[in-house]
Amino acid sequence: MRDDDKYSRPQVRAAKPADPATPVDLGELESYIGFHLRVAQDTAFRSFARVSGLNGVKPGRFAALMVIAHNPGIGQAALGHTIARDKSSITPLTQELQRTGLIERRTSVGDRRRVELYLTRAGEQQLDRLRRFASEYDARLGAIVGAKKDEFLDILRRIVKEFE
Amino acid sequence: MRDDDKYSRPQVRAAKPADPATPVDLGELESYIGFHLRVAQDTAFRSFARVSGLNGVKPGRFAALMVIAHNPGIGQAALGHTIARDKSSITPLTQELQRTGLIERRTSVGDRRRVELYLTRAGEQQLDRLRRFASEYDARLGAIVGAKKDEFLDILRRIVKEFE
DNA sequence: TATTGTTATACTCTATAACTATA
DNA sequence: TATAGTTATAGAGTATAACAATA
Repeated sequence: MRDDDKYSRPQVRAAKPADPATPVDLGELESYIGFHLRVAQDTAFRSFARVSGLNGVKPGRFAALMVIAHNPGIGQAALGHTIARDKSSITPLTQELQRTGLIERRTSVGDRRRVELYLTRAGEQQLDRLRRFASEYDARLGAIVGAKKDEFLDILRRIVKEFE
Repeated sequence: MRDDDKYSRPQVRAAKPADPATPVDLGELESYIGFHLRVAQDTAFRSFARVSGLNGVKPGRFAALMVIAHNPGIGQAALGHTIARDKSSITPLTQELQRTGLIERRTSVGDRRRVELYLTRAGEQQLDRLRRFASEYDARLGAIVGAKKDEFLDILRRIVKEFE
């Protein structure tokens, strides 16, 4: 049995029918940039996650692999800073990538506190596969954004600057 | 002790220094729309979450409260559909909002399977407070997007249509 | 049979704080 | 003292599947 409310009756308005086709009023949400930004990102990312997940790599790992690929020997602190995550979140992430054979972790010779991160051959191959998916996916975004791509990216970069 | 790799030595490249000021190469990520969309949304949302959290309401709850406010009597299935969440995620969400006194849940008279959702007085007041914060926050986004707001929102809506 | 909501369960992602080792 | 990384722990958020009640 459901635990219904035994609270004082509120001022009742007409209830909406359950029909899923019934349009739902979003109120001011409809004009909020932040709301649409969130919904668009959430929708697009889930779609990408489905695809990249098929390759056996969790969606959030793609960016990490890319950063390591382009910055061989990068430390975990710098990686975390780059993808905006705490170092305590980076440790399990890199351990998983190591466990699945995509990266190698080596203690720095010069500074034995540091762990240097490198892609393995398997990691490079996996990244190549992911890159192809990412390209297709981003091409779909590009088709929507159209000729204004640079302007669109510029707005997104300025949003990061404003709120970081 | 750290569990270092005893794997075959890889082809070693020059390691990056640990200096956090060292610029990190993002590679193709830099030109990916999806990447910037994700980073911008993540950054802006965290900022909003800090603010709305101060009001004792979890960030993801704002949209739900808004939808309920504008659609009194809406059912949980319709709410879930609107904010793109499974019904099993909606139950704990609405139970929490009920527990904290922001909404009321009543079994529909006409269809006793349904739970109708209504804001309480306290919920309306809380939503008013949140709305003010959201307006300020969205004004900052609006300042960045500038005169192209409609065009920008249109792109975001089309992204949702493309990937949903 | 289909739908609405609930529950059990599990998984991802994340951060804070306390810790070790190194510098 | 400061920094790099680790670990313990916790919390938010989410989904799948099986379920009960109702339609």
